[in-house]
Amino acid sequence: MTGKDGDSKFATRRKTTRAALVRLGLERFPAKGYSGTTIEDLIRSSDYTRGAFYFHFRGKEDFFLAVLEYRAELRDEWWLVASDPAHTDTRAAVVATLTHLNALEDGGAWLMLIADFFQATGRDSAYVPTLRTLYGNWIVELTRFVEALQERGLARADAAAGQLAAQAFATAEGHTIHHALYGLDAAAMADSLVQLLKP
Amino acid sequence: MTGKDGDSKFATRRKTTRAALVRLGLERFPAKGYSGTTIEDLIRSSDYTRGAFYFHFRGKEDFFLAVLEYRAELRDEWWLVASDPAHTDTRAAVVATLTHLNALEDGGAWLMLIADFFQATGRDSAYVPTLRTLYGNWIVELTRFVEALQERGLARADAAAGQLAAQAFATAEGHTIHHALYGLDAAAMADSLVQLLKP
Amino acid sequence: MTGKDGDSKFATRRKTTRAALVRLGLERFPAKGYSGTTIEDLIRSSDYTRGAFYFHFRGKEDFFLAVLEYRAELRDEWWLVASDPAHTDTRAAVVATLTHLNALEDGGAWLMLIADFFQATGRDSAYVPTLRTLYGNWIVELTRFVEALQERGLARADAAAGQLAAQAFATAEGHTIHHALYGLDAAAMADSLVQLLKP
Amino acid sequence: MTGKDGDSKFATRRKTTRAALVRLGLERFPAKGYSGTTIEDLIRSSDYTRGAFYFHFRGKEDFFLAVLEYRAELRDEWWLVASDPAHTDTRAAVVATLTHLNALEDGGAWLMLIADFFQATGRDSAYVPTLRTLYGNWIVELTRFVEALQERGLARADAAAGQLAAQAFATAEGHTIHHALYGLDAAAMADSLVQLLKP
DNA sequence: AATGAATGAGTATTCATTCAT
DNA sequence: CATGAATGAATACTCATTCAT
Repeated sequence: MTGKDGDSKFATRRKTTRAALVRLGLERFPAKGYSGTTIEDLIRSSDYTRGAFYFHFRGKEDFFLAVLEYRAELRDEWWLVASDPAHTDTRAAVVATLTHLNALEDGGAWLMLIADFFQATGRDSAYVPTLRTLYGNWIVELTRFVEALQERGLARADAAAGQLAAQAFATAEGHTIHHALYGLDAAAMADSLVQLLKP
Repeated sequence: MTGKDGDSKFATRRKTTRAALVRLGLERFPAKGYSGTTIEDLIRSSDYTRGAFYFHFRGKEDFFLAVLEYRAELRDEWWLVASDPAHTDTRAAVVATLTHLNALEDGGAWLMLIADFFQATGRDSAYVPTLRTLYGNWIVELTRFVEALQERGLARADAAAGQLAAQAFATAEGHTIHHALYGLDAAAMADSLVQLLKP
Repeated sequence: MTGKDGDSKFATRRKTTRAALVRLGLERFPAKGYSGTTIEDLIRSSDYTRGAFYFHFRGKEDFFLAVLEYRAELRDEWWLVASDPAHTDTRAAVVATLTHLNALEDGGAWLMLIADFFQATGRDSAYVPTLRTLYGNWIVELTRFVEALQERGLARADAAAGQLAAQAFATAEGHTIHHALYGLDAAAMADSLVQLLKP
Repeated sequence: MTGKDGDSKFATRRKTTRAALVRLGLERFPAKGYSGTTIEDLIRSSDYTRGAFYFHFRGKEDFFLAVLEYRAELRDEWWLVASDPAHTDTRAAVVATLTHLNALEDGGAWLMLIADFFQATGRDSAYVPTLRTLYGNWIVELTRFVEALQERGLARADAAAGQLAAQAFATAEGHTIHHALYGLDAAAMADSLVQLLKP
């Protein structure tokens, strides 16, 4: 009656468990870093077992990427904030956007997490392409944001939106990581982004 | 004959060994990251032994910080580039400075290294203050750089030099790490810095 | 309508599945050894699942013995070769027989497989009697072979056929395993058997 | 004062520990087979720790080969038995030799052990050459034995001593393994060897 | 008669650190 | 000052087997 997959009882159970583990990862990784988070830790704080984990993921690396992908899916259409006429200058739009996005960031340690993963996994790992795809998706969204600003005259027009997007991303993450490591003041990020983007 | 320390032969030998190990660390850490680099790795590529290592350093963490400190000492008075009249605009001064500094960077992986250390060591570790001191030294130097630019009208004057310095540092390292992780174009960093600093 | 077993559709299906799994085992075990072959390996290369496997067999050990039994059933009346008047000396009969039997051997790894099973299962396992029964069947057939040779004056008559059969079996398998492990020349086996058997 | 190695205290300690572990392996492996013997088992029945084990051996495979090599070193000049004028026929010489050698065999399970290792390690493993070297040493010694018999007219002269040696080895091990697996009578081995070797 | 998600004890191996000499 | 053998807790991963459906 039920096909090989579809929405059979099995498929439902599978999805539920997998999702629960991934959500758990999203919560646990930022706490101790990639290498610092052990599979043991993870499963102990879940209702599942080691076997369930390895049924759903090939290993720790695979799991981390699944978490990264889930995190990406969680993002809504945040770039629409740039089109909100309520924001009449670059700073207002940037600040509103950062406020909106910060909701997602548990302490802003994800770049450190990815760096940790990158080191642990070997720079040449088979996972690098996936990492770059995820990056590409961020850039696509950031590009929409920049374009929306440009259309309203709130962003430089002398540079391609995609290029500005990449620079804005690097700038933002640099500030995030300096915030985590050295306690850099949160307002600094907004200011740097405004300088970068404003016409 | 010899005091407890002084300039006896022992003291000389001691310093030599310590310096050799630190230099080795400067070379080995970027290759495999903080957690990825083992003490075994280190001593195997030296003429010393585990015993020598633990005589000079309390452990891996202590050693890493010694390497970081040594790396800081290596920097010359790079900020003087900002005063060079040959550079008549912000971009020229920034590009010249980056060129000058890049000589020190083995692949620009040091922020990732520090992030790795930070994760491995626990965010609350006793080493955080040392990390912040080293950061402070960088900021002092960067502030001199920004001040030199401001004096010549090549940098914004509507922000404190120290604040701009912190933002420039975060911006630069963000671009470095995105370069390492995602292959971000090297020219992007100069552009972002110019936008940030220019009057 | 249908009894508990009988020749209902169910019974047919049951036999089919079981036979398919056993045939698969015959093919997969020699590839990776007893411990090296996982149930996962097995079912992945079939159209069945774990559940089907455990419905038909109590476990891996039980399954292995089923495969061994199936393998024994596959043997035809090979010992008749000894009576073929075309072979006029011991060597001719032995070589013809080996040629005939080799068709069954996938690389001659079965003794290693059994040894592997024996080690994994514990020398005292409940499966040892079954192993000995299978051995006994081989000996019965080999005894017929030796008797046929004796009747034609092509084998020693100063020893019981059963005893010679056991020695021949051990000799042959010793050569097989040395062939697999150390690359022992295939012709050696025939020579050793001829020496053992000839009058 | 002490060179890098030589007979310093360190070298002595190292050799002692290594030898103790290898001796232990010689004792433990036959009990549970190669895969069945765990490193944990091993060290628990020693006075050393996991770390000591891995200081001396690269891993389980490396250790097993070290045990095999040690076992080979233990053999004395057993082939001299063949020259003893007290043995006036082939059977007497063979029986005396088997008696002499049996002292070394703890249950005669070493071929099974090697087969187990071979399966576990992958037929293509980097360790196969070492296995073959060990085999080669056995053959050298067996060849001396056969030559001694040939000189005294107690062995076939129509076959090369080296070839006979290889056949005798395979024959003997075949009987050993059938003894272990199926309870084959111990006298059978002597008889088969006599048939193979006698002129 | 079969499905496949989940279990959990078991295993080899790594590595920062210690310590007798 | 330095040696290097030894420690042992920690860790990712495997796999035969179970069981609700």
